[in-house]
Parts: sequence; C-alpha cells; structure tokens
Amino acid sequence: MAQTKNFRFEELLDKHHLKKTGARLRVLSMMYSKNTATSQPDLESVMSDIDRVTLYRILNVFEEKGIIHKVFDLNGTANYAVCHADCGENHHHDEHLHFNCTNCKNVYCLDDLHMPRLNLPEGFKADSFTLYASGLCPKCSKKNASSIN
Amino acid sequence: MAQTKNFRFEELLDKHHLKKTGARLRVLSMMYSKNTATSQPDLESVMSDIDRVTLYRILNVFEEKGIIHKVFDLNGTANYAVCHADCGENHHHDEHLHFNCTNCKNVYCLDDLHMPRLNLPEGFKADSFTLYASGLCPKCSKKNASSIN
DNA sequence: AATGTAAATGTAATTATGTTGCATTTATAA
DNA sequence: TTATAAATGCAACATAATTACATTTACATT
Repeated sequence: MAQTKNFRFEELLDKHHLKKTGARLRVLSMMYSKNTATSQPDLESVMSDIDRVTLYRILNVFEEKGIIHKVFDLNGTANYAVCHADCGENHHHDEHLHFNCTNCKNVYCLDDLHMPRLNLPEGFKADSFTLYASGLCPKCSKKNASSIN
Repeated sequence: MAQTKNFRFEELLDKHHLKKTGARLRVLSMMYSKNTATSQPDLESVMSDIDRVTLYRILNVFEEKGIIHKVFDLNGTANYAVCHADCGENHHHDEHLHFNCTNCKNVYCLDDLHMPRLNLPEGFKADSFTLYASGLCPKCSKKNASSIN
C-alpha cells in the first residue's frame, strides 16, 4: 500500500542524507512508478505547482547521489530514470541500452542488455559506454501492426 | 591547394542542388578540416559574422541531405560532424562509436568501429543504433600520463 | 514541545539554445 | 540581363537552464 511505498522512498532519502520533502518524495514516486524515463518537460507539467528551479535542483542532487541518471533522447531533450544498477555517489554505471521509441517518444532503459566488450583504436581510454537505439517499442509496434496509420 | 579543396565542396553542394554560398562553403571547409565533431556553440563563435539563424538553417539542410550528422555530447550539447559513411537524403547510417573526451570535450566519430549485433527484448524493433563512450582521447591520455594535474 | 540552523524552496533576473515570420539580398537558370 | 526561387538577415518569440538572494522548512538538540 501507499504508506509502505512512501516509507521506502523516505528510507532512500535518509540513506543519502537528504531531507524528506514533499517535492522530493513526489518526484521519486513518479519516477519509480514508470518503466520509462521521464522527460524534463513532462516532469515540469506534471509537477507544475513545484517551482522549475526546485525541480532542476532535485534532479541534480538525485543524479549526484546516484539515485537517478540523465539520458538525452533523439532530440537532445533531457530524460531522467531511476538507476537500477549499483550507482554510487558521482559514479554512474549507465552501461545499458537506451531505447528511444520514435512513435510514443518514450525512452526505455533496458538494463538487462549489457554492453559487449569492444576494443577502441590506439590511445582511447574509455571509462563508460552507453548504447542508444531508436525504433518502435513493443506497444507501438503492436499498434502499427494492426492498423497502419 | 585551396582552390582544389573548395572545388570539392562546390561539387558537393551542386550534387545536392544547394546554392554555393560563402557561408555554406565555410561551414563545410571547417567541418572537413577537423577529425572531431563541431559543437554548435563553437561553430557560432568561429562564424560570428554569419547570423545564428542562418547557421541553424545550414546545419539543418546539410543534415537532411546526409552531408553531416548531429550528435549530442554528454552535456546534451549539439555537435555536428561530416558523414563518412553512405548517408543519403533523410537516411543516416550513424551506427558508429561517438567518443566524448571528458578532458578536452571533443567528440570523435570512430567510423571504423561498428556496432555488434545484439538481440533486443521481445517486441522492440530497432532501426538504428548509436554507441557512446566517454573517457580520454589519445592526446589527453598522453598528457595525463606525463603530468598528472 | 520549543527553537536554532543548515538545508531546501521560491522568486526574479539572466543567459543559452532553438524556432518562426517577414523583409531583403543573392545565386543561377533562362 | 533579368526574373525568381533560394538563401540570408533581422526581430521577435519560445523554451531550457543557471545564478543570486530572500524566505521557508525539516529536523537535531536542547
């Protein structure tokens, strides 16, 4: 039930020495309730009573603490998603596939799909990889199959 | 020599039925002279005599025609690079590695490094992939090795 | 329970980024 | 040479993000 879930988020904030404010809890519960990333514009319109600047600051600390990670979609728009992997303070393990649906514009973080090792040209020293793909997500590819608009 | 190179760019514009204007030729010669992508802010400051709007429009037609492609760096900033592969009108083959150096901020398009095939979860239908990596480029990793700042 | 304080939020202003409409100029085909 | 479609410049607008500072609030400590 709702209390249990909220308690979980309060614990999370505690763990990172962040104060448990209404705005932060709402952002957390929104992001954890979806299996897709949340775009900055979306977040703003849903949480329109919270000041834009406050939202930016919440997103920034959450990112610093390793609670969420930022990913840019095909249009360069910032999207935020919860980190499922072992992301720590200023240390993101964001090495999964970001799938951008060209129809519904949703960004999916496919965590189970890990990066294959590949050898870079001489001299390049990579410390992180991210893979992007675009196309149709399950919902939209099903929709298109039945009725080609 | 310069004339020969310029002729090459004029040919390119001709091929795509674009008028040979000074601004376009300058953008082309700048982008072709580098092995890294050019950020939108960089382009603006170098070509400060050309109107911002004109630059946006030049970049857009070049992208539509498949002459250049757009890539967002780690900060979500737009970067543009010439297409070496077989990009056609509204049809980009951008499936190579984009390496973002965390030190000099340069974005390298490593064309020779192609995407490994990978199987997506049920339902996802991808039509394009892009791989991002961040770390140190050859120049910066050499620099860091000699003098750790 | 009251309260002091650092942390968090709100407000206003500023900068960067990108777009649109329209007037003017220019490359080029005829 | 000239007509004209394309390209550019200019002004205004829209959105995204940051900074400085005033106000409020969570919460540790008494």
